[in-house]
Amino acid sequence: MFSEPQSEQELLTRARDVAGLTLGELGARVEIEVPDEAVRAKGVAGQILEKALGATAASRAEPDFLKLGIELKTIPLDSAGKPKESTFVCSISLSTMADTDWERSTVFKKLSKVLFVPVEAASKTPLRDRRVGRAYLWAPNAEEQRRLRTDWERLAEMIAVGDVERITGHLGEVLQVRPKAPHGRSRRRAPDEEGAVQWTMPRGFYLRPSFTAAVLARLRALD
DNA sequence: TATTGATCATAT
DNA sequence: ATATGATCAATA
Repeated sequence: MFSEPQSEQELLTRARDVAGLTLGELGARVEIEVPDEAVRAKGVAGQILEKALGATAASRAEPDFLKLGIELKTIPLDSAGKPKESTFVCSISLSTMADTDWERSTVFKKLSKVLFVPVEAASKTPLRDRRVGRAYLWAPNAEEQRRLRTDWERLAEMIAVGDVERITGHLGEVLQVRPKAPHGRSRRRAPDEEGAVQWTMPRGFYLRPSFTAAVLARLRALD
């Protein structure tokens, strides 16, 4: 049950088999406690699903399902069935953005194939009682790819030319750059406008909820 | 109240 | 320290 799935079909079947279970129930199966305080439980849904579906070791710059090249993302849904939060994609290496391009980017690789597992997240429902939803396998279509690329290229360019401090969460139609740090004191190297080093807050790429909503709508329609 | 900016936990 | 897993909470 918790071994690495050997095919896409096996992964999808497993994911769909746990649909309907609560985080508390699934957490018990994989020996992960669901904390009472939500603020102390930000990543637990993802951790429970990783373990339950047989993702290979977490905390590595690799796909969750290495053999299949598939990334796992849990996605919190509000009472209307729409994504409640943005989806974190990856942290950004600010100092090497100038040396990469879209096809070689971490965002491109991470999003090439994703298993989305929706999780009920109506704020009135206690975390342990929230149910896992129907999972979908996603690969960006041409249009989604184009929109991601457009945003990525603009944001990457800003970082590369030293304008990282001018980036806000307002930029990007589907992909945005926002802080991603353990606390407010962390700093990362980034190029400044003269190409010298400046220290700034660590950041990551995130998918906007409106984008993941559209993706889920497309996948549901297909199935 | 939707969205941006800040933060929490665990693993290596 | 920095990667993973994200959601909280202040702001507009």
